Amino acid sequence: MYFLRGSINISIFYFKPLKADFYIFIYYFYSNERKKVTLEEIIFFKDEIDILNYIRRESLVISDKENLIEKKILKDFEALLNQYFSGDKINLYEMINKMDIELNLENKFKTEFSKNVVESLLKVKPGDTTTYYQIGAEINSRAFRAIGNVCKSNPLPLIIPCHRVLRKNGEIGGFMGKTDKVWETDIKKFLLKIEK
DNA sequence: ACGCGCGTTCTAA
DNA sequence: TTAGAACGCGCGT
Repeated sequence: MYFLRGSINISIFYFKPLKADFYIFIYYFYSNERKKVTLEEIIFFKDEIDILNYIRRESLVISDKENLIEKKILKDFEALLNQYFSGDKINLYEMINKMDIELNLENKFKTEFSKNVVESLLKVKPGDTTTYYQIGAEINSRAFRAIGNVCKSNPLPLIIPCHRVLRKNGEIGGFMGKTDKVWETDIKKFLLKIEK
């Protein structure tokens, strides 16, 4: 699915993973020169109606461009996520690094603090969990809530595994913090379950 | 249940 | 642009 956002040449792609009951919506750039997809943002949606409403609200317009390489990369990405959601222990960050997909994290996390948080997050492997406190210890900071805020502003959930961060006392903690708290937390639980 | 701490974002000059 | 207030996926008590 190819849309454009305003005059900016950003595209979107969405699909429903086979083994999940939510939709994955992705903003991305495709570079014709480098033949690579850069992931900009991953958003979860409850259903397709919500996506269509979102598309209307954000004034995204359908584009007629169609590039086979781009399509292939996106299909591979979809297949990877399907494999992940089916319960295979996959380190999405490492796998994506082997594909023609870029994350451009330098542009997404600009402050020293958020860079440290992300670096620490990427060390947490599928099946493992950490805590906001532990991350703080690792980056030498006691700004636990601020660490949560970095996770909240994480544009690439799943890949940067904020869902593996729990509260120190074992409670699940929040996830994404955008729309529906219960629904979002359920996704966090679901992700932890399939990784176990 | 409350106060606190702290990076980031919002708001009002 | 700049200070300061408000905000949060938390922690300790």
